[in-house]
Amino acid sequence: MATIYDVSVLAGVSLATVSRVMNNNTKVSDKTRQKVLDAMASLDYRPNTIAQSLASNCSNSVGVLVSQLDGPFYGPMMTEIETSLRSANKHVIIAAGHSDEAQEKSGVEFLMSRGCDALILDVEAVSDEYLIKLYKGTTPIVLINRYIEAIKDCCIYLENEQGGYMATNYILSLGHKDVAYVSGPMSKRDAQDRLLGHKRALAEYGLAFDDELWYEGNFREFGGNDAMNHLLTLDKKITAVVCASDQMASGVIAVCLENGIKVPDDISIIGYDNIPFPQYISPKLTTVSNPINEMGKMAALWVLQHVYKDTKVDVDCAFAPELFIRDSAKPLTS
Amino acid sequence: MATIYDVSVLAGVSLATVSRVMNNNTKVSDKTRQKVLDAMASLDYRPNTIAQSLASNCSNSVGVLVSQLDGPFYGPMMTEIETSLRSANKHVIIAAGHSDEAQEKSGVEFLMSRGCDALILDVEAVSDEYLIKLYKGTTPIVLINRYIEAIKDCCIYLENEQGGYMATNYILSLGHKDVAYVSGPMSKRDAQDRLLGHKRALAEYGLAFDDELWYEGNFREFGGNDAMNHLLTLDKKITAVVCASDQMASGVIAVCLENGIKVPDDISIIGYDNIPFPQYISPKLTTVSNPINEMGKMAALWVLQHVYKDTKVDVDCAFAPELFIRDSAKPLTS
DNA sequence: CTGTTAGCGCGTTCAT
DNA sequence: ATGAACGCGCTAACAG
Repeated sequence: MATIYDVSVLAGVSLATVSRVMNNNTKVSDKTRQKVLDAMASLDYRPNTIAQSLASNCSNSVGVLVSQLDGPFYGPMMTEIETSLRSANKHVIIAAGHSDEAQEKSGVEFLMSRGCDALILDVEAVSDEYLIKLYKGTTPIVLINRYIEAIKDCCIYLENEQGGYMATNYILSLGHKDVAYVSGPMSKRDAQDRLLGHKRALAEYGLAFDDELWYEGNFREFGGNDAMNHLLTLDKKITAVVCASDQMASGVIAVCLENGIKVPDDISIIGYDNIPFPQYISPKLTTVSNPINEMGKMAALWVLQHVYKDTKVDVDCAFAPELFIRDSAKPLTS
Repeated sequence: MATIYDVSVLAGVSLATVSRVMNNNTKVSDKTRQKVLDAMASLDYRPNTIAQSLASNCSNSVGVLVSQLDGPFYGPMMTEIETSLRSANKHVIIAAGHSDEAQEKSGVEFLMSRGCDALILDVEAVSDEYLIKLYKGTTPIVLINRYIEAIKDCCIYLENEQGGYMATNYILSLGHKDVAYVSGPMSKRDAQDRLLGHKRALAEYGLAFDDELWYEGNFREFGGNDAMNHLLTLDKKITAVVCASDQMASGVIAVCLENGIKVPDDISIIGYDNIPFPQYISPKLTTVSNPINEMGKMAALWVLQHVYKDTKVDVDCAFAPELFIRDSAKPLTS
């Protein structure tokens, strides 16, 4: 592999000049620049990024830590991050935290040990204090899907309470009054906020929140299965169920269909997240969007702007959910 | 950040000795080793991986190029790769090729420019020749989901023909004789092979392959929608449809349900891939597995073994599909 | 505008 | 078993 030295010899210039044309910081005369470029071409020269990193103290890499690499969320997010960053010639190193505190911390340690210039974190098990401390360290961090007042300028998050409100508000506007709620695990902030929004909508319609009609799920499909099976054992009238995730909504629908309950004729269902899959099955799921891909892109822009001074784009931190009306919920007719 | 030099001073030894205890290649007396360890601890020393890379000419990073980071496949694969590699203290750099030749090549270039010690590639647009040439280069590569005779020792693939055979064979064993086939795009080898298997099963049962009952889809949900809508316009008897992907099968089922066709009572459906989602909706999808996660893990082991000499695990290259009988297909009753 | 000269932090001979 | 010295490929002052 040709080095910068080989190029300098062939071009008849110094190492520094070659370096200059690569980074075009300083002015170089067109003539010498061309000589260097020619030399590079004929040697098929590729800069050694590792040597560049060592010398410049900048690795051009950003670490991304997510709870899981699979599932319907992180894929779209990673796609946007990778695209945005690569077009700026930065590379992304990935790590998974598996929603476990120790693993999330070890993931952060790992990425920092790799000399990442910045970290994009989607973590849920570590404490606010831990993140605040991290924030004060030397490696810049961006938080996705998490809002911490003290360090809000590095937080990119969805207005979950508002989304929760929108979903339930829509259902209530359809005339439903007996609505069950399948939440995520209350240990997660997202789940708490969505539930808060649900309650707010209920209150606006003068409806009481019925504890019995609330099932704490796990955001996953089988959590939805369990939820609906449980709801069915109750001897209560239920005309709609609001779910805190599309995956759970799908699980709920599956149990309904298996029990001969038609969706949306007999019962209305609404989800949350707007993941791709439930848009293509029957009935098409009505839901509220979680623009995780856009948040990923924003995180990448944040890094480009704050760390690499590469762009002057405005970064927005708060994302608003949006209602997607499809076929799984309809007006109450009785 | 403390450097190896600081440690050597505090421990009262030379740089070389500190380096030795880090890499414990050569023998170091227990006494000095302990001094060094203590010094490291009290300085909270972390080796600079970039400097290590430059000096050792080994970046401890492996590049992974997939067609897309989202979708139901690559997540599980990435999870396994990341887990296996990180436990060996290697990091993974990701890139997406978007099933486009130019983008796949630029992805490979990008990863190589990052000094990756090896590349794990899941590419479909580049030619065999390109890959063979890459194989002969200095950076080791592993191919996932692709079989090229000339370089088969670095190929990790699924026996797609066999899977196609299994799916159709199962359907035929249920007594179906009028079966439609929704394939992937014929430009992809996977799609071709699965179709071949389908035809073999047909032949074994003495059934002719009917061109009219074959729809070339795109592996995606809406491809399944289109397929079933098309099949419905035909005035042909169809008691079962075999799909080359679970996503398409889901799209097919959706259209059936929307048209009042019951699955599996009126029509049997079988998918391919065994992705998570269709396992939780109604009816639960019968399918053939595509152990993409295991293939990812195997690719990681391959790299560990061939590139880092880290393990003595046997690496298997050919993966066999497996039939998962669930609820979307049942015996023909008429 | 261009060349010289130090490092960046660490691995690795080669002596001792 | 340990230390001195060089080099990995490149960037960044500092001169000129």
